[in-house]
Amino acid sequence: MTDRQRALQVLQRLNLLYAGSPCPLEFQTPVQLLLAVIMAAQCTDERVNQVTAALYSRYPDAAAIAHADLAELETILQSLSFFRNKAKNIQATSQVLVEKYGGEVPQDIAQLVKLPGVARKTATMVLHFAYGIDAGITVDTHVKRLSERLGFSQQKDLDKIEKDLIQLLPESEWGNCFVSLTYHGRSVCNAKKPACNICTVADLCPSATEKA
DNA sequence: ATCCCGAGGG
DNA sequence: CCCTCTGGAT
Repeated sequence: MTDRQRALQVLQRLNLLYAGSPCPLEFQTPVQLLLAVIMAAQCTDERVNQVTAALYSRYPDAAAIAHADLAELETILQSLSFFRNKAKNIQATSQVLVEKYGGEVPQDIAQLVKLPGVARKTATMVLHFAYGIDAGITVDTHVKRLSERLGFSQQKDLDKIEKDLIQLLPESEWGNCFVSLTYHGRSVCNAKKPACNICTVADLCPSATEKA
């Protein structure tokens, strides 16, 4: 079996397992999702959900956050990593949404990545979970870890990993790759103690410690 | 390459 | 104590 065939089989199994899974970040509107993803950098989704519950009950939309007191936003975000950056970014992004997009989230990745605190990972997630738009591969912490373990890429640099994945997989699987690897990374293939004994692709994984 | 920067787990 | 958590901007 070639590397390409093995990678495709891994993706097919994971897609079956994770297709249609809901977004782990809680939100009511695309604006709420966008701001939640900004806040999710280097931070667990459970923690973000705790903060957004308080934040959105007080400031439900872009206009409210745009006009909020920054020090108060910092207090609400205090339990998040990089909370000062994130408070500044969700307010600055909210202001742009109000001024340029009528308080809504644009459905275009080129527009999204211009927003403060938003780059490709955030934009890809928002397009997928808010609008059902496939925005292709982005290498986040989960995609990086699983790509190495699964033998998809030996590179360290995120852009090089992405190039390897693009080479390895057909374009039709790029978006699925991002979603499936992140879900599998969260639920089974953890950083510290990967649950290889219950992993559906253990027999295809060169790093598996136990065969299923 | 470095900074931001808190909480939970091992 | 060290590592990890769906990064982004300088």
